[in-house]
Amino acid sequence: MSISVRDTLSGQMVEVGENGRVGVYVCGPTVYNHIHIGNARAPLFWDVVVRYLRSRDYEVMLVQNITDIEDKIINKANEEGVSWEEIVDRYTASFHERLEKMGVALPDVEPRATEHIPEMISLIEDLIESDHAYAPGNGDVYYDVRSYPPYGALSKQRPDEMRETEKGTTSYKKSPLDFALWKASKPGEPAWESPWGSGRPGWHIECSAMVEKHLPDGADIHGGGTDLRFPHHENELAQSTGAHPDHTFVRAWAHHGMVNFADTGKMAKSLGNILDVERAVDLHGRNALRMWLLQSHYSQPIDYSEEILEEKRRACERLLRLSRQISGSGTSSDLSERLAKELGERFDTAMRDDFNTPEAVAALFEVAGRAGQEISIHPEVAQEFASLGAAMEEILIVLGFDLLEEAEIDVNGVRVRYEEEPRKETLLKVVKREEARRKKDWAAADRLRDELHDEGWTVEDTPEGPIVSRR
RNA sequence: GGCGGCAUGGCCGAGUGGUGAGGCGCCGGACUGCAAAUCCGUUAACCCCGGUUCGAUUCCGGGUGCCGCCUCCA
Repeated sequence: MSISVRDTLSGQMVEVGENGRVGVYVCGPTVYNHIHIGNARAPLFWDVVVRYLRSRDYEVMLVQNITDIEDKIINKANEEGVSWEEIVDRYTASFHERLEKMGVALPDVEPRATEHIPEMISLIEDLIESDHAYAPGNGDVYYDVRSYPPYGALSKQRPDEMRETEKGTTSYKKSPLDFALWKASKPGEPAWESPWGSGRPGWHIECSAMVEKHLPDGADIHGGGTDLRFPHHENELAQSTGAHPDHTFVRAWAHHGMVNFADTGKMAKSLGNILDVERAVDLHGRNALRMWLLQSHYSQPIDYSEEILEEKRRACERLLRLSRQISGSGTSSDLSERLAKELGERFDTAMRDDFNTPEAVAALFEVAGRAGQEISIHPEVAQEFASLGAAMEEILIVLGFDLLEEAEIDVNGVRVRYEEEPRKETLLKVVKREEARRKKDWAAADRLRDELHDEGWTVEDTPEGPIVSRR
């Protein structure tokens, strides 16, 4: 069984993984700042893809680079008066922390630009030899865009129709569209020795070099944001196929949509309207964040607002509750078997069809709804959904949700349940309220519930005792 | 100016040439001391104008609107 991916170069569905192996390359961050929720979309989405493929026994290689040498890093270091290495270390660590908060596993390989200088130099040499690049003698090396006729195919633009910005006019370039493969270093800047003198690599060349090195058979899928289509990916493509025309570089390009604020539009570091991932997770939780991203297709832009995330949190909770309720079942009824089978098939079909996560999630809701319906009519059958419970859990884990096991504690004969353990005072208040309820002292009970509410907790009463959760 | 994408019910958001996903919300009901949660029921959409077709939200053409890219950007 193979996976279909909508390739943004050809516009066609491309089959991937026929041989049971899938190599994915995703453009990672330039580490000069904390990542915002727009940056989070790629790692989170590809994390789900990889989890899914592995669950179906594909041999997956996920490569996500870290750009650790770039103008913005150097500028930031100069601003702060620290070394560029310090900036890189700080924001790489920050990136990793945020991935962990979102429950995103690290890629199999996380290559860094500065660890691939020799590979990049070798690639540039190949380009010069094949007349796709030139060294005008000032220490720079440029890609000769006009030497590569297909240039523009990925971004669907024709070079002669592109706006020729004269920004930073470099007389050394043959054409304004030509871009730097290697930049001569100025005094005090980080530099590496090369055949063209001391300098550092251009931005695009690192990905070309690292794809070739870590995915020697070519990338089955190359991911990144739509904003990278041009110039970054266009240039990567020109570099790699220019240098090695007989080698497959990428089979399918998959570009994800931008994250916008529902009210103010696109978020970008350069616009200053960013929301740090750490804050987003603190605000809404990892599950809401994932549900939000998964309920729209990766290729589409998506809006962020606190209201939207709150909605996702609720939706997610409903699913997790039912899953938890039935996952302790001892047996499996016919209905359970049928629903489990249907869920598995629908989920699979959706994911294989260009990773249609909204459809996949819808299957989950629908099946859950039917089980819940049955349980509400015949409460006793809640114990007969072992197979569906297992199927749901498996999928929820593939989607990267935190299942948040419910814990319980017995205090003075009152059984209190919770996902997140409350402080002792809170717990005692909950118990006190339950005792008031048993005495039918509704006034006291309501007062205590209000107090708990103000302290950030919600209490739900059930015949088996109260459940406390974060408001 | 050039190129690309998208327009679906109150909101989010899949999909399809003909039986109108899914989520959130609203409303009514069951349950509950009251809530909450859960369940039941209800509500409601395919931007506009042409064309193709027995039939289009789905295909084609035109229009309008929004977004992205063309410069660093996930």
